[in-house]
Amino acid sequence: MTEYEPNERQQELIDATSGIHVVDAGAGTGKTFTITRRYANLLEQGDVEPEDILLITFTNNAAGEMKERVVANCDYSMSALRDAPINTFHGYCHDLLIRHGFDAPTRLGIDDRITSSTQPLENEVIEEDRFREFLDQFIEAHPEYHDYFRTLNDATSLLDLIKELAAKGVFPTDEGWFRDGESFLDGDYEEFKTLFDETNEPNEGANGPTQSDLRDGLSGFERDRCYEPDAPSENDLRDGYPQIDDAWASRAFEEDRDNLKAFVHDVYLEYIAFALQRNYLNFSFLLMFTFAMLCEDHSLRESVQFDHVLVDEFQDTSEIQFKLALLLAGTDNLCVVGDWKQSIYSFQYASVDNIRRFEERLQTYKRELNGDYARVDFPVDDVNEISLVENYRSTQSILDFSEHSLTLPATGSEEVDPEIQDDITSLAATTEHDHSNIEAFTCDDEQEAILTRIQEIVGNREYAVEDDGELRAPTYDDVAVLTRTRDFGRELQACAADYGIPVAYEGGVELFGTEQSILLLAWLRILEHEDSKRGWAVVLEEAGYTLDEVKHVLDTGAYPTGMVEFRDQLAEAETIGGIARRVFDRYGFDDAYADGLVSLLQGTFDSTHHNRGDIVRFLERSLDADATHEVEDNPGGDSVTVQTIHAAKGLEHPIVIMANMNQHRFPPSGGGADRIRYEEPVGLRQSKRYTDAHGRPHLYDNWRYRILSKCLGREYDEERRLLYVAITRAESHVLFSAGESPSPLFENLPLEPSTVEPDVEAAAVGGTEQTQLQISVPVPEAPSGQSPHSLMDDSVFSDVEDGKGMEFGTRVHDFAERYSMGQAVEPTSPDERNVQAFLDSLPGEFRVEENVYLPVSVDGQQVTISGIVDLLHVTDDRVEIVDYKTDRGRHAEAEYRKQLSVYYHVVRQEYPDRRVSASIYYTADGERVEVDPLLLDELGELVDDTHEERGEDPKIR
DNA sequence: AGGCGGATGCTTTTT
DNA sequence: GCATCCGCCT
Repeated sequence: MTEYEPNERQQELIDATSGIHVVDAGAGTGKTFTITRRYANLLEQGDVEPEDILLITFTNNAAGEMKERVVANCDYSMSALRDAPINTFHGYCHDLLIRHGFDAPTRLGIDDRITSSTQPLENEVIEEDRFREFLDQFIEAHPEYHDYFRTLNDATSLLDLIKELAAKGVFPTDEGWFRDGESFLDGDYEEFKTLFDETNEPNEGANGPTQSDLRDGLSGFERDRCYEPDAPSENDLRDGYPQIDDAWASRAFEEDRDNLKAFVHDVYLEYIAFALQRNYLNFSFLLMFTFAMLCEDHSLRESVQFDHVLVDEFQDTSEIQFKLALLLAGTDNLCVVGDWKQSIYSFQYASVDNIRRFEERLQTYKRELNGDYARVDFPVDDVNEISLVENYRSTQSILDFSEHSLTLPATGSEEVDPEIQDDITSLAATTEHDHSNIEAFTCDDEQEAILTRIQEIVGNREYAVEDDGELRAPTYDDVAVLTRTRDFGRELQACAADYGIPVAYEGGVELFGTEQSILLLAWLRILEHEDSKRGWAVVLEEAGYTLDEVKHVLDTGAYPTGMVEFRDQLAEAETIGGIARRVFDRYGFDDAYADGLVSLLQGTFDSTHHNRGDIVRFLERSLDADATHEVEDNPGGDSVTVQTIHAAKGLEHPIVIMANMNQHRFPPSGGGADRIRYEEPVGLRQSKRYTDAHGRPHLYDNWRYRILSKCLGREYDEERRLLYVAITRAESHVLFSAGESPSPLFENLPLEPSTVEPDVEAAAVGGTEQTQLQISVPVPEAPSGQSPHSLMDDSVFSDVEDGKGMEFGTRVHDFAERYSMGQAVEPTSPDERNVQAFLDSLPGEFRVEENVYLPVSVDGQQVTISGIVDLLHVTDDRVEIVDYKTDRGRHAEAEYRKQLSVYYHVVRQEYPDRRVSASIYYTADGERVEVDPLLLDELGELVDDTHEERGEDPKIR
């Protein structure tokens, strides 16, 4: 885009070097381009230097990108801009606190200081851990608040409340609340009354008015509830018709909340003190202290103020960030850029009204901030609005269609305020072609349908995409599947892998649920002794031991020597990074997940003193919390992108498939069951209260809250905006997909959905450089798993184990593994010398200890058999599977055949163009015996049998 | 239109 | 644990 000249509107913004501007920068309108040009232009205004301009971005990445693009547009070099204030709010506030804010806590009456060693705590799981620790001692110290703790579901809901209040600019002080914070907690009755009246407005019926939504919603008022004695009966409450009596508005709103406020205040204040004592700040507190400092220290504020303030992605800012921007602006050179239609971060306390009601808020905040001192010392009544309307991404059909999404009812009964239309600035396409297909389709098996459609689209000129003005047939790379929730995308990824369709999942993944993480956790537990059996069980099972064998080893404590040696080596590693690396090396994990874990653990634990127990807890809790982490796991090559809508924001794709538009999935249902919560405009409330009202202690429902919440309703606006974001990612084509029960968002699309017959063709896997052999990754929890060993009849081994035994076998396997990986190991037994000679005789490449997964269908149920191939010998035209056996005799061969057959079928899928064979290598006499594999069906039957015998399957994990 | 009971499923993610 | 939505009944 940099090579183009700005369009008229863009130029207007670039030239607007003074005054207040609010820029409506719709999707794909060249926002970053314009901002960087404007920044460069400011620098050319003679006396303006980089340090005079504050440029705020949403992410660190964006800040970096801005710097690069500014450099490309002006005479400054990257090094000259290194210290320029181009930063996120959090990054800038952190700098400011380090420079000037060590005593900022005193502004809240807290007698502690920020120090140069105070760290921002970035990891959510760790913060929750600390918060729990804090809360435990708080409860101990405050028996007067015990009843409040009884109402809480969990500790984190209080932490969330604190963060939410901080994002609104509500802070506690030693004497009460900072500035006018308490008024937020009390709420605003006038505003509430307006909502009440709206909800209580009678509806239009065919013959005259019918009851209001409020009256309707309050039917069943007493069903499944137990209120305190002062609650009205349903008959009292719904006495009026078609509306309920007006008097209920104030009766419900007015409530003595002094104790509740005191409770929240004390938790809040003491947690801040706790964090300072423990030398950390969370993201919210960074902004809070900066705000308090800038508010109270007038000379400091004036000394740091900027001549120009420019805020990007303004639709994602919180209220306190808006106010910070005002405090940091020394003049009325204030420019905010954003698109309210793309505001999708309310769960991060973004407030869409910052941009939608910019002027109104500007006035209000100025008034608030100037209550006792002229902090905002410039006029705010002249606001210039600029709309960027030329879109450089999508066709006109897509742009036009996208507007529908903002008014689609998201539930069966919802009515959308049609006035939203007035706030939409329509965009104008600049593409040469408009050949867009906009379609909807359903299918009971949605995953398969999507894959079918993808195969129909790739290479199909009807879905041509634009490339430098030319139309060409699409490739996998051109297609992106977007989803509302992460899980669907992850399932689709697994399903695509079944068919060999190349898919790259982009965005946060459940890093702690991976095999890598689970094995690391197991070894750490082994090192910790306390939980070592849990660790050994995982490690042994991974090594192919059956459950019975594992149990035996655990009972006798006779752990395989190779493993014990490895444990002792591990114990010598000094850092968690070192431990992790050794574990991953042992298992041959050399992938993005392993790298991600190492860097995450090093970043989290190496800077502070933690013992391994802490790390074990961290891994456990992260697994528990389904914590996700960004992992660069691009398989490379031509592949379909799968990501959440949030992850896709700011990106573009030639073809977008908006998937999983199903009931309860998009929009999702549920959420927000916290008993103590803050909601505008009613303030701080509790939905349940623990008292002994009826003479018996109980968690009583709060009848007032019940009425209030009916007036607040659920907002689906953000869900519509999410759909809008998804559609506007598309350059050429958009498809919508739903399964068995489509959501209203899907049904209300102005499209006629077609029904897709799933017909996915298995595609040959392109690359051979996969790290794991697998036909399918087992979906955790759902399908049951078995190891090939459990297919075998154990009785034939009873005499084999005699004499040499399992430990010997493990040692020989260990030797074979190391030797074939090129490690310097010496054979210590005749068996090992045989193995050495055997390996030396093979000319091809080795793949060692590969995990394999084979899904087998049994009675319509998917069962996954997993195991480890000792050795794959790969040459140009052949692949040989070798399994080492230390048996002295040959009588178990029939049983081994089953095991090797499993490996055979997996390997054949992986190498469709080579001849695959399977053989057993008997280490005792150095003889190799080729095995004739069983058919897949025959294996399925075997699984069937073991099912019935054992009753239950061992789970993999 | 309104009342009632049962089924249903429970985010998103950056700082 | 909970709110919400759907469908059936009156």
